[in-house]
Parts: sequence; C-alpha cells; structure tokens
Amino acid sequence: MVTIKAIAERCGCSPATVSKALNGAPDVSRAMTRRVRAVAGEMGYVPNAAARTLKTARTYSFGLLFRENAKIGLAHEFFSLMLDGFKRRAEELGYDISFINRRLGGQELTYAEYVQYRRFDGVAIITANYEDPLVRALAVCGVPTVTVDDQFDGCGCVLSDNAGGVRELVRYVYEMGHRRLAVLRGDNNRVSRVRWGAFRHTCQELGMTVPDEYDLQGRFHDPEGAGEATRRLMALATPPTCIFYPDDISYLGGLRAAEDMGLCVPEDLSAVGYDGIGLVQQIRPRLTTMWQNADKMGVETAEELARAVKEGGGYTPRQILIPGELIKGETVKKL
Amino acid sequence: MVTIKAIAERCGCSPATVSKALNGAPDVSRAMTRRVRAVAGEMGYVPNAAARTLKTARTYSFGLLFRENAKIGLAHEFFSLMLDGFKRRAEELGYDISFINRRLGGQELTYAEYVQYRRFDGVAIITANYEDPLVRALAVCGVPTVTVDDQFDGCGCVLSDNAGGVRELVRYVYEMGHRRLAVLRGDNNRVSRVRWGAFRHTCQELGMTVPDEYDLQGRFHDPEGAGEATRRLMALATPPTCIFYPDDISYLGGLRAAEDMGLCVPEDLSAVGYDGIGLVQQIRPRLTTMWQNADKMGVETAEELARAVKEGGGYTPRQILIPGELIKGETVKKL
DNA sequence: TTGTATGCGTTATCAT
DNA sequence: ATGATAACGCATACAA
Repeated sequence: MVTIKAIAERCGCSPATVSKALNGAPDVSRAMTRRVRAVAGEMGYVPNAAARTLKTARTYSFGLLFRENAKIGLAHEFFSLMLDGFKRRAEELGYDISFINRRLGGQELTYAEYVQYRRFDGVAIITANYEDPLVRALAVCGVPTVTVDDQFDGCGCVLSDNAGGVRELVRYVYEMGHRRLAVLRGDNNRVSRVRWGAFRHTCQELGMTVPDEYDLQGRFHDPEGAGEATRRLMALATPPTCIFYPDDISYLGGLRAAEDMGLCVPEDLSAVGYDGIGLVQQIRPRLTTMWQNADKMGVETAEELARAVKEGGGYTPRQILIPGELIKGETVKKL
Repeated sequence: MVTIKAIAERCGCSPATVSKALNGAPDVSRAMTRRVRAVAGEMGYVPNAAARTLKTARTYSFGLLFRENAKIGLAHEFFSLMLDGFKRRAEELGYDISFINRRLGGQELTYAEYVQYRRFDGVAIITANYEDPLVRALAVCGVPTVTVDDQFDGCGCVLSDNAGGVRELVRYVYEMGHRRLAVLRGDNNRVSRVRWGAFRHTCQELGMTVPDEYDLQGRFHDPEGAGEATRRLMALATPPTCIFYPDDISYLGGLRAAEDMGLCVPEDLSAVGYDGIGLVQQIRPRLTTMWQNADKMGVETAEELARAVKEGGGYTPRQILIPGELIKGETVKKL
C-alpha cells in the first residue's frame, strides 16, 4: 500500500505538502503540485478511506435502510427502480451507498447505533416498517435522513402522489361510465390509508356511494388474496363493474380468479391496478393503472439527502411530491 | 461521540483495558470486564468503524459490483433475489455490503482502485460486463473475489447450471413429442453460449437437427425482439412447434406476437422460457420454464466469499454449480 | 491483571 | 511556499 509518506520521500518533500498538493490546496506551488501528482500516479497511490474518515469525520457515504420484514424485499420493480435511481444520483453527487445492517461482531445494534458506527453522512429509508420503534428512533437520531412514502418530524421525505393518482384513476373509471366501484386495500400503512381516503373522497365527490361489501381489506403484492377477494365480490347479488386492486401484481391474481369464474376482463369485469410495472404491461389485455415514477423518487431522495447533509443544522425539511402517470390500458370497459 | 478514552476515565482505568474488556480479551478480570461494559452501555458507546479499520486493516465489508450497462439493472427479479440472498447471508456472516462506485471527489477511479480505497475485505461481482477490461482487472487485483455466472482465474464463482437446465428443458419438450425446436439466443455472453451449446448438443443427442432458420440471435429481457423473432419463425413454410425463449420476460413478447397472429399457446405453438420469474407464473397459460435458484446463488456467493477472506492466501477457488428446477407449466402441448 | 506507548494514514494548524 | 507536529479512535506489543 503506497501512502502519502512514500510519495513524500520520493518527491523529497514533506507528507503535509503531498496531502495539500493532492487535495489541490492553493498554498502549494504549481510545479510542486504537478510533480506530486505525477509521482502519486506512477506509484499507484490510492487514498485510504478509513484514515480520511477518522481525520475528517466524514464518510461521503449514505446508509440505506431497506425492508427486512417482507419476503418481497428488493424483488419488486417499484423498489428496485427506486434504488437504482437513488444509487445513480447519489454517486453522481459524490456519495457511496451502503446497506444499513444491525450486526456488529457478535451483538445486535439498533439502526441508529449502526449508523453511528459507520458515521454515515446521511440515511435514506427507502422502505421499512415505519411503525417499528427502531426505525422511528433512527429517523430522529440526528443524522440527516430522508424517508420515502412516509413522513417524520425533522426529516425530508419523498412521497408518491397517491392521493392524486387514485383521484385520477377514479375519475377516469367514472368517465368510462362505471358507478359500482369496489376497492381492495393494501396493507394498513400510510400509503394505503392515503389511497383509501382519496378513493372514498373522490367517489363521494362524484356522487357514488361505496357499499361496505365493496370495500375489502387486503394486502400488497398478494395475487392469491386478490383472487379470493375477486371471487367474493363477483359472487355478490350486485357485483361491482370495476375493481381497484392494490397493485399490478395483485391484479394478476384477480384476473386469474375472474377467468376461472368464466368472466372476461374487461367485457364482464373492469379492473385497475397501481404501480405501472413494466412486466405487467406486456400482458394482454393491457392493464389500466397508475404508473409511479420510482426512478425519480429515488433521484429526488438522493438530492434531498445531499441537500440535508450540505445545509447541516440549517436544513429545513421538505416534502417532495412525485406525480404518477395514468396508463389508460384496456381493462376498463366503456359502459 | 463517546470514545474508549471517555469510558476509561469514568472507569478509572486505562484505554487499553477498556479496549480489551470490550473485545473480550482473556487477560482482563471478570469484574473489570463487567464494569467496563456496563459503563460503556450506559454512556451509549458505539465503536468507530474508521478507527478500527485504520488500525486493523479490516473493514468487514464486501464490495458489490452490479451492472451499469443495462437499463434493467436491479429491476430484474433474478438479480434482486440474488442480491437479497447475498445480503442476508453476508450480514449473518458478519459482513456489511457496499456498492462499488468509481467516483472519488472529482475524479474517476478504476473498480480496483475504489476497492483499495475502501479496503473491502472481499468483492462480489453479481452481474457485470465480464468483457470489460476494468472488470477483469478488478478480478485479478488481489482482493478476494467471487463472480456469478462467469469464471476468472483465481476467483471463486457461483454458476447457475445452465447446461443442465437447458438439457432438461429440451428433453422434456422432446418427450412431449416435439421435433421442430427453435431457439432464440440471449446476448452473446458466457451464459448464452453455454445454453446454446447445451441446446445444440441435446438436440443432436436426441437425433433432432436444428435448421439455421430456427436458430436466431436475440437479446435477454427483450419482449419486442422476441415478438419480432416469433413472427419470423411462424411465417416460415415449416414453422417450429416449440420456441425456446431466452427468458420468461422475452416469452411475454412472443406470446403477444403469437396472439396477434391469431395463434394460441400452446394449441398452435408451444413455448418455454428461462428463469422462473414469480410474476410470470401468475399468468395463464402457466409458462413452462427453468427456475433458477437466485436466492441460493446469492447465499453461496456470500459463503464462498467469506471463505476466501478467511483462508486468505491459502484459498483454493471453487466453482459452485446451482441446479435449477423444471417448472412444467402449460405452454408445451403434448403432441 | 493492568498500564504505557506506539502507530495505522490522513488532514489541519501553526511555524518557518 | 513548505514543513514539523499533533490529533482523529482504536488495538496491540510490551512493560510493569
């Protein structure tokens, strides 16, 4: 490992001068700077991140909290695209990405402790159980933090415009002539509550009432559950004409259940999803859904986090709302 | 930030003793160890990773190289599941995960330089362009490395059993009575070559000849290209009875093209994919395909890498072959 | 069993 | 413009 000291010897100057030259300090002569850099280059010098961090108390790294509770984890296009965007932009801004872990040696740390251990410059909570006290503790532990799709005091956040998205979907379905709308809710978290609120509210605005039996509690990414719900709904004396699924993947289970009942989408049953998963768009009939701009959400998370780091104590948290885009597919029939 | 020194003062002992006590050194009395740990706990002590690394030259971190060239990146179930497995097992083994980056301050490093900068204990190349000289340079730069689905001298590797998988698929299709098999190849890399070789070889074993017009160059994860290829194949004077798509996602494009031509799968055309993507299995007819055990591949990568780190210079690289599993779906018709 | 001293590689302060 | 020196927090060889 070639160090600054080795370069200094070769250059016949002091380590201090080498350090300054490499860092482009103004109080070092042009000639010396050139020489030091040339020698460093030919010796294959690479700085030592640990030494630098120890001295400067900065890591230029972001810690990333990704959910552990769900089996689906990274394997969801929405979250992977978001991670992709976050990573790309963070690196452009000069930050590395590490996953937040809880293990250290034999023992288990809290998230906050781990972040302190690694001295991350900032933390992004991309997806997590926001009810978890450990997650909440992390968000308030003092290190700059940006959350996605949930909001904590003092932290920036990036939110998908779920209310606007659902409103647009409901209005579109209404305009297509539907009056009997059923909804299958996702897991009981902030996103689900916002979407459900917007659903009820928009229906009311449009003069539609949603009977209790059209309002089902479900889960995200659960085709089986969605299939079951679909069977229940379509067995009602007065079945809905359109079902709002919690997401595109759940819709697939609903589609299958409908087909098993001898029903055709959209002839016998209209359906909408949420997310705009690329893979699902390959399937016919093309799903009508609300595309979420996951990449942009990731990008904005990185930018907001960089801002929080830069502004330090003077940082004023912002809420960034990212609009989606209605995909008018072929699963909502004109009535 | 509470340090070892602060604990020492509170305990009335030396920093060295505190360090030893915290690390469970045998040459510290039970009583002292207990007291030090109690005080450390109530003071909220958390070690400093940078200081530790600087001293010990170990980071307990793995660097992760993920492809940058393709747009698809993380957003492919196969790779996300692999990453999930890798991350989970690596953390169990006491390692953190960071992405390998190439930016440092204003300048751009090679992968090898970045790895040296961060002093990763090991490197996993999960997916990358293995033709890239920078990737090859990383693999031979001395830090323990494990690659996935490609093989470099001196590095351990985890390989999906593509040859075995294709052989099993071909045999299954043959047993279903098919004799006119067409193949759409993926991008020209090691995986594609292995699969194609196994395809040709197995066909030959079974006495089937593959005419040139049944053998098409394509790409992975390219529904449009697969659709185009399907149209070409099905327009032949003697079309194939079964098409081997490069992966499940490409199959979706083929399915759509076939439907557009008024052909039904599997009545008019049989098809097989590769990967066993969960989402695609939700679609009817259920795709016949070879499921790759991505999670296990990730887990094995972590374990092999930990082994390489532990054994140091004495490490003998191993090749770990992970078998897949044939999913007998509904897209291959019995002839 | 405990303490002292040193150094890991870097940056930053203060002299020169 | 350059250099000497200290310090970041920790682990360890060695002395007591």
